[in-house]
Amino acid sequence: MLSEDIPDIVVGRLPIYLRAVTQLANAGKEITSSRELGLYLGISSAQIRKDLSLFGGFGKQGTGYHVETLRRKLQQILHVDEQWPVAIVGAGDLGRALAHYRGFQARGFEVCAVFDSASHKIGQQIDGNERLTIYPMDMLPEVAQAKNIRVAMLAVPAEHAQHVASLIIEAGIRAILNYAPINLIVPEGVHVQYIDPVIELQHMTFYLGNQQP
Amino acid sequence: MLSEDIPDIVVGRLPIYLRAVTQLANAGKEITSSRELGLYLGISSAQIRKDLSLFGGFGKQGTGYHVETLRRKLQQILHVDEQWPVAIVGAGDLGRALAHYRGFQARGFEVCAVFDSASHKIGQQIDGNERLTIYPMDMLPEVAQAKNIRVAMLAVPAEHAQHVASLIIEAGIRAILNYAPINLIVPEGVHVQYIDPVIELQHMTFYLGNQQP
DNA sequence: TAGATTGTTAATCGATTAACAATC
DNA sequence: TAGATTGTTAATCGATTAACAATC
Repeated sequence: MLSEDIPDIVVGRLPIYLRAVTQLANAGKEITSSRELGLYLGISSAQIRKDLSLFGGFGKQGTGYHVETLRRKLQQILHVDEQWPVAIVGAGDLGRALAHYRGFQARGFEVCAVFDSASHKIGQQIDGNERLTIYPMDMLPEVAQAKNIRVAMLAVPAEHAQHVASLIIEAGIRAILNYAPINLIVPEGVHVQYIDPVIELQHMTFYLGNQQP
Repeated sequence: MLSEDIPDIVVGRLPIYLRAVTQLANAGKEITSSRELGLYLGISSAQIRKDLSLFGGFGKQGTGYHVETLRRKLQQILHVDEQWPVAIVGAGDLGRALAHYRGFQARGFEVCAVFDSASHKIGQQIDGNERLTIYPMDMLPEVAQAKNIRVAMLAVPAEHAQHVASLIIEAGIRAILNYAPINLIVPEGVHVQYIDPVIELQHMTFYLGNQQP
C-alpha cells in the first residue's frame, strides 16, 4: 500500500507502536499480541491490528506478533532503519538541551549541525564535540547540502520563528520540528510538527478545571 | 455545556485557537472571523465556528469575533485566566531548559519548584532565583501541598519515569506533562500529555520516505 | 438596504469497533 | 485437536463539512 493512502491519523500512531515494541524488545519479550499492546497503550486491539494490516500481515494467527520482526517492519515503514542527519536551528537553552540529548541516536536521528545568528556563539563547540560546532545561519544551505540534512529542529524565539523557518525551507529542508509557540505558514510539501508544552498543559487544565486540589 | 460533553479532540484545538487569537491581539487586531482564523491555522471555518459554539455564541453575525473577548473566553474555558503553579521533576538539561523558559508566565503557568534525586543538585538555585531552589524528591508531597501545585512536568530519564510518575501521583498531582519517551501507566483520573520529539520526527520521515533530497 | 458572517442543522465523510472466518 | 489470535469485513460511531436561516 502506498504512503499516500495511509490516513495521517494512522501515521501518527506508528511511532508510538514502534516506541512500545522497542520497549518490549529491550525487556526481552519475543512475542506480543494486539491485545497486549492495546492494553499497554490504551488503544483497542482491533485498531492496532487494522493499522498494522495496512502494511501487510506481520502477525501469526493464534500466536501474535514476533517483537523483533514487528520492530524492524515499523522502522522500515517510518524510514528510521537508517540514520537521518538533523540540524538544530537556535542555540539557546532549548537548542543546547536538544543537542545534548542522547536519545536521538537509537531512534533514527543524529544531530549533526547547530546554527545560530548570534555572532558570539558562532564557532563554539557543544560538549567539546567538534561535530557540533555552532555555525552562522547563512551557512545553512551549504552545510545542509554537504551533510545531507533534510530535517530541522527549530528552536528560536517565537518572534523570529517564521523568518527562520523560511530560511530553513530555502535551504531545501522540507521537514521542520517547530518548538516555537506559533503557527508556521509554509509552502505545500513542507512538513511541520509542533511541540509547545503550553498547548499540552492547557489541554490538561481544561479538565482540571476549578475542582479543589 | 459541561466539560464532560466536549469531545477531547475539540479540547485539543482550543489551546491552538487561544495561541492564534493571542497573536492576533498582540498584532493589534480587534476583530477576526472564523474564515481568517481557519486560513491561518489550516482548519475549516465551519469547524472553528462549531467548536466555539459548544461554549456559547461569542461572535456577531456579519462581523465576526471580537479578538479580545474571544481570547478572554478561551482563557476562561481552559482555566488559564489565573496562574497555575507547576513543578518540574528532573533537573537535567531539559528540566533546566524548562525552568529557564520565559514563555510559561504569559500563558497561565508558573514554574515554582524543581525536584531532583541527585544529592549534589539539591539546594542549587536555578538562575540564582530563590524560588527555583532544587528540592529533593521526598519533599514533593510537602512542597506540592504548600504551593498548591497540581501540574507537573516530568523530565527524568526514561528508565526512571514510571517510578517518578508514581511519586508525583502519590503527592496528589493529577496532571503530568511527560517528556520521557515512554508510555506511562497511571490510575483513572490522572491526565497525561506526552512530548517526545522523536515521535514527531518519525511522523515526518514517514512522508519524506526515500525521495531524493 | 446590501453584504457579510455567525450559529446550527442535516448530510457526508472517515475512523473505530465488533465480529468472525481463517489458521497457526 | 483445542485454544488463541490474526486479518478483514460489515456495522457503528463520531467528526467534519456544506448549506442556510438568522441577523448584525
